[in-house]
Amino acid sequence: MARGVETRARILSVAREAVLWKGFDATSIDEIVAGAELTRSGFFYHFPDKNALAVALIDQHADEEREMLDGIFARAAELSDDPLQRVLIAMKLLAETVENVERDYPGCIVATAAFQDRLFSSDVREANRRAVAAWRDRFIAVFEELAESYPPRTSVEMADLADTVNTVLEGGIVMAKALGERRVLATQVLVLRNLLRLAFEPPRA
Amino acid sequence: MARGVETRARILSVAREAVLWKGFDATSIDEIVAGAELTRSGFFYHFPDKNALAVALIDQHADEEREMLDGIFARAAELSDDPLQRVLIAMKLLAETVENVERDYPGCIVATAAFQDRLFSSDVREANRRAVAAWRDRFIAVFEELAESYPPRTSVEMADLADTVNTVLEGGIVMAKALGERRVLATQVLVLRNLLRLAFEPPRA
DNA sequence: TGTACATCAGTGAACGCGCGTTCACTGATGTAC
DNA sequence: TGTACATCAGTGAACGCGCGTTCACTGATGTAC
Repeated sequence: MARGVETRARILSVAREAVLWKGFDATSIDEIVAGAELTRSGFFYHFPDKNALAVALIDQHADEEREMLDGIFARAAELSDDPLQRVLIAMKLLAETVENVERDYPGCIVATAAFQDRLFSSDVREANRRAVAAWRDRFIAVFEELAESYPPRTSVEMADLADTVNTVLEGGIVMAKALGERRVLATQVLVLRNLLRLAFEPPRA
Repeated sequence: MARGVETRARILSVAREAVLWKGFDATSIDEIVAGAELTRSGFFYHFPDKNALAVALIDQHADEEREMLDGIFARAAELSDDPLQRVLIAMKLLAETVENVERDYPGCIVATAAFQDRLFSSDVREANRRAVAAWRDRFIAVFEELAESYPPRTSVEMADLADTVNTVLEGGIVMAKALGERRVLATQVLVLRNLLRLAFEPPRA
């Protein structure tokens, strides 16, 4: 295990916290290195420039989200065999997760990056695109499996519905920030859950 | 009519364009005044500081959106007497509007501001909150009226559903930016339209 | 109608600060023989 | 096992640039008498 690994992790951790609160631009290398207890030039030993930090943050964020979803879907599979119930349980768990994690996650790294698009190198934009596309693919698989046993009650592409999950999450973060009401994010996930139920649940015969 | 009014409008117009593309931080006063053809100090004659520009941009944006919604709802009322049809027509018009306007509106001023929250004065945050709250109130009225004749088929607060409209718009902008696929925004508005139909349309008897 | 003054709508130069980045250097750790 | 060298993981000082903001000034327009 290389010696610098722990330092690099400390830099990423401090940087993420700051970026989520203030945005990438407004987070200076000075304050990152102050928090991580090293010098400016120590930072540049680990990252060639500030763009490389952005790419690392986005990749790390994507990994963590993937693990979070793994956990949620695994738990949902434990709790029910029915595809619709699994999705509904997963959405409920997702709402609880964003509610709890929100204190540490005041904004999504991906969204933050999206709004400073023009400033970033194509590396950063590509990392961001990959992170969102991974979510999309994940939920496409889930909804397509669901649609096999529960044909949707409205004409909608599963790919678009997959994007809706991400849209509500990102939009929910924006709304929560703009309104200064933290609970909006979890509430919106639950609204989406209700709407998804309507979209797949067969009519009571 | 005061002489400086036209200059101020020019500043706002140039600033908006730049802020939507690059974010508020990354838009310098230098480039604004270059585009608006005056000097830096000319800018400070019209705005006491950069925060005041943000407030003006948000307020102007909110006014324009209000007018856009006025137009959409007026047109929907012309086209149908039925409350549900009106909402569905309005959502379709909204999707068309964001699709057409997107070339000039690469991002929402409100969302952009939300992600740089910590940098702004409380004036800016308050302007942002007001703009979002105005949308919420607007759609609460629409959905409550709708619910009177079409009781919702799932338990959901009309206030939360009103937020969902805004959530999908803001989230759709984030997604469109992150994926680099412009059409995502309009598509998501149409997905929401389909889900709203399911939420209010009575079952075919 | 002409003159004196006030306000409007700016100009141009300067300031200081913070930022990302570079560069020469260094002590600690690992590796070869 | 000891020594020579290489690499790792940084340090500390400096640089230059761009940014928001200020300030003394100015010509054009409007107003009072």
